[in-house]
Amino acid sequence: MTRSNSLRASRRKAGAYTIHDVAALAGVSAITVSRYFNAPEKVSEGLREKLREIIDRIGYVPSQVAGGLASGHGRVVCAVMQNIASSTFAGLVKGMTDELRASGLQLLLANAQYSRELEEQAIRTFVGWHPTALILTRDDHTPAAEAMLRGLNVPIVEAWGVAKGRPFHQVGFPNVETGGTLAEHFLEQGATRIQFVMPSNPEDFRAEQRARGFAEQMKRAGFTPHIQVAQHDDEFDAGAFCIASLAAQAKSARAQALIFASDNMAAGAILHAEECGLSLPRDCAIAGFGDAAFAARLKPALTTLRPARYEIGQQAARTVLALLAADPAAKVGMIQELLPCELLVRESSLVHL
Amino acid sequence: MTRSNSLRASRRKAGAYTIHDVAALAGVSAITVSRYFNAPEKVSEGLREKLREIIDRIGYVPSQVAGGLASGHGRVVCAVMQNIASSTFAGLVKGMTDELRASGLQLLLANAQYSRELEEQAIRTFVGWHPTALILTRDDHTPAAEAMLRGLNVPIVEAWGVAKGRPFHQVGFPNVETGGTLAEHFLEQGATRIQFVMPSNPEDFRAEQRARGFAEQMKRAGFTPHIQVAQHDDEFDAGAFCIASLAAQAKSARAQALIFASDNMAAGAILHAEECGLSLPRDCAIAGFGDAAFAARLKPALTTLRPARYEIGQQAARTVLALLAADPAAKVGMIQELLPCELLVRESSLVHL
DNA sequence: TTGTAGGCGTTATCAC
DNA sequence: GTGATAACGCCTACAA
Repeated sequence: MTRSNSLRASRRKAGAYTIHDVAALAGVSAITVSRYFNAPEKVSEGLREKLREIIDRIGYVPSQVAGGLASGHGRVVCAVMQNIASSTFAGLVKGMTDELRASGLQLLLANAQYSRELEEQAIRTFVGWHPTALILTRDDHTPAAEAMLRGLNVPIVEAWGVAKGRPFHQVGFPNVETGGTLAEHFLEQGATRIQFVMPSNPEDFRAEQRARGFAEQMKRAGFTPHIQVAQHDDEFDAGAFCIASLAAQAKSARAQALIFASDNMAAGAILHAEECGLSLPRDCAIAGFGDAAFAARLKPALTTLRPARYEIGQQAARTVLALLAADPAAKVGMIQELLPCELLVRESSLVHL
Repeated sequence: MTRSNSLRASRRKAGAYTIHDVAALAGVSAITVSRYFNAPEKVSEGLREKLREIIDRIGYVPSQVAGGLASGHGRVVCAVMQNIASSTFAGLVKGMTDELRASGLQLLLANAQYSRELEEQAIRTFVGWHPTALILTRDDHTPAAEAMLRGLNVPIVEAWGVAKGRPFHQVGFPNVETGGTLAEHFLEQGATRIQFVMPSNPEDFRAEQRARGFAEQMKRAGFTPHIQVAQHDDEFDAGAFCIASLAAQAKSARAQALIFASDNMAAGAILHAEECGLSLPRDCAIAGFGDAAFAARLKPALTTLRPARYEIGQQAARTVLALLAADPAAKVGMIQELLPCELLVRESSLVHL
């Protein structure tokens, strides 16, 4: 593409002021303008005033790119989400941005759609941005990703799930165990035929982890875990179909409790139960995951687990800030912040034997 | 290494390889390595192989920061959201990231929480990143922000709402009008006592815009618009309270239709109606906004408007890419892409006079 | 408090 | 096809 026919063409972007323009207008050197932004107290009162006026007038904004290159440390925190469109990650992102706002750090986001390979790709891209810190949302990276991460000399925080023995800081809760929590909740009530319902879309590895936790707990209690995979892509449909199948079974064969991998599926079941001639929780106890906004309002109100989404995002950002502020000499070990994933017991999970 | 001839400590970040390291290992000059990444066809086959091996081995990743500075064009698209935690913006973000992924552009996100001032601040920060393009999600910026935008010589797209006479490209739908659409839907059915219910939190200016559209339509039809502001911060509670108040009124005084500013509020009303002794839509017709996942599953199923969230994000990104690819000489006018905000008529809005 | 020199890692330009 | 050189806009180190 024919770009420039100018002879001594400057590579400068047209129209963008630089620190030198400001300096020239103020009759000072560039470094003074730099100080005005980075260490105002080192600039005399009068000059500060003058610079402020000029900067406001021409609308100069310092280049983060040049600054980052020169100083060797950018002002970006990079975060890889697994599914940006879900409320889970929305909560995380909000927690992070809220916490980072005051620090002047920018959040650079990528979406990995629960794929390890996409995550690796995102990490690779991020490395090129010289991130100030990295926030990830899984703990099982590809070997290549893990290698890049070890090579990076910046704070790395894994947010959401926590697991033992990881070489990075972590903020969240033990995701696998939450599956056991729900199993336990029903076992305590004397239920024995308990079923875990997975979404048809196998991409969400977190649901699988919970299913694993469920299975372990069931085995520990001496029962065979029954895990079912939904037939419908739409989560509400999946739940509705599930409860309809249950209604079609002989009462003695029915599951006494259904643990859905998400509140959406559970809601599908609850909202459809009446049409199937079922009364919940009498005919079947129900639990979900995620504490969706509607969970408490369903009839019956849905028992579910509430992961501290926003708080995890916030704490991940705080951990990053703390690590950045910390004396690099003071080698801290790996931080592991546990945030609650609370079991909210509501009407839907009352077992009727 | 050629660079250590300086007496001073290198400002280089420890451990990070540079293009020169790769070049030295391969016995070529830095520019060749640069070409390997940016124009591989200009590098001989053998060299390419050799470079690939070295790069893989040491895990070199080019610095986006340095590259952006040198080339004058970064690889970031900056987007300012109004409420990252809402499904609306989650959909937008997903649409944008999906569309941008292949292009090698990174999405830099900020959250303005429906505040003009925070938006201005975000734009100011973004300007420092030399964005390749900017995506905004409102069309009423502060004067300072507007000035910065005009000064920026990059594609700017306003996504979500569209309005006439704006100096930027737009993708979305006329938000104000959607309020009228719902009014019309009820007026057509012969309802006259129609009420619009706003959330208690006044930060969402979009709800206000829809309320305005509602009011205009009502006046046009010769009726006094009745707009009510919810008393509860929680949207479900607000809706529930609303329907309870309605139940307490004499039948002749009751609104015949309630237009809630969000599906959450509408759901609160629907889920609570039975407890109030009401049967919907017989006792009151209901409509919401947003087409939440649960909307179609409520009993009665909720009539609502479905903004094309994902598609708007996607189209905003596509518009950006198209503008970037376009010959800058070919001065295109302002693009305005209209995407549907469809009225989904379901059971809840059947008016019983 | 202010200024000078040089470098951060890459790419544009032009030469070979 | 490959290389030398000089930017890009700012900041660190050191000097005055």
